[in-house]
Amino acid sequence: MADVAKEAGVSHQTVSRVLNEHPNVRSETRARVMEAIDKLGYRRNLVARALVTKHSRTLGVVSFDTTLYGPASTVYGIEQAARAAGYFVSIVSLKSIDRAGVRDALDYLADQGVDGIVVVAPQRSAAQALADLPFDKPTVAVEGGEAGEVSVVCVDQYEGGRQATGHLLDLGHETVWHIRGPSDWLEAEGRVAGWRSVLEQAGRPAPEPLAGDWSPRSGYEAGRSLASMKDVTAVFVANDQMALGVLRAFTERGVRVPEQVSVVGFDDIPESEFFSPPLTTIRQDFGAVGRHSIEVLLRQIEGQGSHERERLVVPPVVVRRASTARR
Amino acid sequence: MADVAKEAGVSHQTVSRVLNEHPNVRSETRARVMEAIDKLGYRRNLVARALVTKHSRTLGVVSFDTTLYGPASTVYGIEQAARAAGYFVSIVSLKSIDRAGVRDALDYLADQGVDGIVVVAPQRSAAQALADLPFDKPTVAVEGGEAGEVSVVCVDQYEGGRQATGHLLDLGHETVWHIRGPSDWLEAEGRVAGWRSVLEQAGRPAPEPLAGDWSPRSGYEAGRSLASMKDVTAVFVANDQMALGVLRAFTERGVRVPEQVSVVGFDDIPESEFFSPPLTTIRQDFGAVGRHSIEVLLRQIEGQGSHERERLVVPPVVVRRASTARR
DNA sequence: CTCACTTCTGTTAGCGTTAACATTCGCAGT
DNA sequence: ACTGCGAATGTTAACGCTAACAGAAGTGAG
Repeated sequence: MADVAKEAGVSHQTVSRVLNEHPNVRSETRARVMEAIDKLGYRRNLVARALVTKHSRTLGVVSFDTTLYGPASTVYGIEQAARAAGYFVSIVSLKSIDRAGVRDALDYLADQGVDGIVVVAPQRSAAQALADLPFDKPTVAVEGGEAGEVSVVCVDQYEGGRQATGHLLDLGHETVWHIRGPSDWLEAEGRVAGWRSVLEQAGRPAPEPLAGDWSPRSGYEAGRSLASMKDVTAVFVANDQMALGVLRAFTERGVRVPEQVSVVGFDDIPESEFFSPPLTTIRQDFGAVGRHSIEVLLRQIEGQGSHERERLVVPPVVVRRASTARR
Repeated sequence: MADVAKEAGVSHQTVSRVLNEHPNVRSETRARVMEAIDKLGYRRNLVARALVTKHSRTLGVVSFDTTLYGPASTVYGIEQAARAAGYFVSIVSLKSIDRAGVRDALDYLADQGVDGIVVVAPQRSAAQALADLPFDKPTVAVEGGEAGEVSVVCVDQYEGGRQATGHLLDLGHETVWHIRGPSDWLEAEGRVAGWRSVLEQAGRPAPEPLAGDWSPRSGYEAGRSLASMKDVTAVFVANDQMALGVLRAFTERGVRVPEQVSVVGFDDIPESEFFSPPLTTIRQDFGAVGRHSIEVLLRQIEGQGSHERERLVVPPVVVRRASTARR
């Protein structure tokens, strides 16, 4: 910076002013400085800048298993939105979901001097940890449930569960079976609740949900159980990967979809359209969730004073394909 | 830090020494300092530290579409390995793959003061851009082809193509059709080359490869073409997603897999095992690729002097399932 | 008891930037 | 020409840390 100042024949502070688009710089001076910057190939040191301004223009993201389509898409949306707003994104992917893990991740990011944090916290324990932790940095939880003081952006899982179940009842099915996600996951809970509420509202019996862990294998195993029962005509599976396992199990047992049993998934992963048969599912707009979470976070960072907690809900939509049919 | 020093009755420099595990500190003094740190809840400011040491302990990652399973898994492996080594990870996901995009991403990360960069550069254009760019920071390319001066970590795509094709010939197929990935992708090229070499070596005719873009839809369309041809008995599809589309197309046309046609995919995504039929495929260990790329990068960062360019190749393995059968 | 030498601790300076205040410049109004 | 005032620029002092050197305390030998 000193070199640039010398080259342009001004003080280093004037260079700083040009860089920060301060209004009180004569345009001729500005031009001379810009020229010197170009000539010397100068780039300002953001670390020094962060030291004095207390703002790093970096956001932290805490996530769990970014290998899955949902989290990966959400994180992608977050990164794109953050960069568009001129922020860097620092990521921490956790393996375990305990309180200590979340605490460590937050501390780690706080140490690095991030300006705010997005926690993709789909498990109850993560949301809980987040709610308990006294944390002074702006924070947004994605799928964070009733996360205490922090703002939340999420997809309306309950509504998704209702749509899936409602779609199947509309097709004339007497009742709908459910293969649920792990009980620690808020998303799994929301879908179960939506499913149950529609059945109750329609006065239909609600069979005991089968347990899954989101993996195709767990869907496969649940599917085998269902295949050996006779009065099953409709199944709402809590995600598309498990639905794939279910389809596989049904195929093996000679159960025809959708002729004998209708199946609805959740997520609308890119593969779903090409399952056999193409899967009717509930689409979640992960990209929108990511973008919204950054919007909420930046609002919190930039409008310092107002700490009002926001809650933004993204609606899911039914995507009708060939795995569901009229009874 | 000054507060801690006062609390412990020492100078700030002694506190710094304790924090940096300098050997020449009396253990009694060290204990007193640690106690003061605990009591005051002091955490050192990494930004100030980075300013003076010139090391941010942050690594940059440039990637393309982290929504896909491969890149997502690789980035996950990178993040885990980096954090285990005490480094932060800053991510930039590019949409476009042109030279300017890569240049911007590298500049962006360089500005932020990262100590090194991993570029997940599966496209020829990205690898090219990387090779051309004069860049002084330690850099590693993942799947970067013959990327000029930079070190490369990759899966042996050529060998994978050979294994897939060899497996099908071993089963007695006269020849093997191929649905390839986009021509800009190095991985696609490697697989094509491996496939072709085995056919040539065996003196078999090599049919013109069908073009795909990695998406299930493109696989579906190529599959429809193949279904209408009569002498197709074996297909090597360049990734599992396209293979899913192929299976779908075959199912629709009444072509039975593996009875009439054998299909081999590539990647071994978690879903493959539950396709109908379960897919024989070539497994890539993305996690290992991520880990290795960090190892290579850290070696370059820490052993400053030696700029020897490394090239680390991870072997793929065949995973036999039900989509291939003896002819 | 002093000297040389090691081990530990303190003092000073500086990393590259921005904030705050000080100064200079130019121009309008009297 | 002189005052006053805002716009443009310069000067100085941080930000929180580590490096380099300086000084104090302890240790063993002559």
